Amino acid sequence: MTSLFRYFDQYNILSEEARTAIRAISTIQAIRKNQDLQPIGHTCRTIYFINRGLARIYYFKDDIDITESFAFENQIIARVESLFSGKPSRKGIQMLEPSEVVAIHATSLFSLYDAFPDIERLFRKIFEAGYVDTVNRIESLQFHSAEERYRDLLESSPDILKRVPLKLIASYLGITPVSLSRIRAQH
Amino acid sequence: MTSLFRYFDQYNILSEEARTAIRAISTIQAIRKNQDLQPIGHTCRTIYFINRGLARIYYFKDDIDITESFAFENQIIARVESLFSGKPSRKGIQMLEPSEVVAIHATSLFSLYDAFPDIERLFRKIFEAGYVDTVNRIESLQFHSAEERYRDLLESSPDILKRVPLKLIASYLGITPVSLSRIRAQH
DNA sequence: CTCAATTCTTTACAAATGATAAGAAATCAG
DNA sequence: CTGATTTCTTATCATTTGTAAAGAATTGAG
Repeated sequence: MTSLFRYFDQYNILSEEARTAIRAISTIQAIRKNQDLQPIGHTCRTIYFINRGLARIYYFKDDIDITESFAFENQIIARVESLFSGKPSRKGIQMLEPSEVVAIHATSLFSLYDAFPDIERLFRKIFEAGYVDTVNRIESLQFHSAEERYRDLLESSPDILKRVPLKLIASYLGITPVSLSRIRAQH
Repeated sequence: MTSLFRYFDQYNILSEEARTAIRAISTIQAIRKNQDLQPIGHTCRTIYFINRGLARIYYFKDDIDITESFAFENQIIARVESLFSGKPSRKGIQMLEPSEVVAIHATSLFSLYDAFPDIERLFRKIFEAGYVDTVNRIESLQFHSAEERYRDLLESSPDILKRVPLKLIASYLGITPVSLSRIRAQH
């Protein structure tokens, strides 16, 4: 879990006791390509850190598979709208490559907050950063053209084309695969 | 500041000392209709609670005024992407009605977090709830039709039509005023 | 490797949305 | 109240995006 704690250090450095407490509620899981890490319909009670591989959050709208977000190695992924509301999630998490993740049991994590204010602060800052990313994405979806959104995505994740099928990228951008093909075709 | 603390109680009940500390860094401001509470370009260092009135966060994209979000009485409003990143915001906050707000000085607030874990927890929960709303808005912008987004808005804010000009609602929905007129016209 | 399944592109057409302009309606300043 | 300004609607036309279908390219299972 070295890279997990290196990731944490960016936000808030934990005491050794706090690290031990987090280790005690975390497990390492290997997941095959295309396998669901979390199925649609369950309440989110796990926060994942991606050691190796690539995940997406997805859901269905009118029977069409829509990718809400991607997460790469050294990133956190969780279905926030379920985690913080306690409601079942209509979304699932699927791994797009053979992956290894650290699964942090969220209910246990939250109950560590009283004894370890440093842990509460750490996750506060992690989710504040996630909140900022999400607000910026709103701006992108609200008034940028599909082509702008595509170019912005390539800039922020240059290797995404090599790792993610275009049809998943299309729904992430809020357009159809055909529309994405058109955008790519016009040089 | 009664309604502010009633709002806080929904998330985390504060000790009297904590309340006093928050009162010490907060001021009540009256703002005229259409006046900017915060201009574009400044780094966000204030969190506002709306006692009375109505605000929007806005920015310009290609010289077009775009409303990112609205906030009504008994809600918090802040330019999160600046508040949590420390970067200047390209967005401003404008009041759409004669309003009264409680201005909480954010830098001072954050420095209360060490002495008052209850305050840190309170704002953690408030912003977690804001994060959830924002994630849900992504879903709406990503694959709901403009008409669906309009109907959803009317459902969640039934009085918005009486309080907000349609051109601001249009950009909030990610469409032009002409397009919104069309949607409204078709019954 | 080989064949089947999936993904991607292209084409043609339909639907939704944008841009522009003009007039109607509502709002605001004096 | 009155005239000027702003907002809203309507109409027309252009552009973008969606839908459906077909074929090419790629991927994957055996």
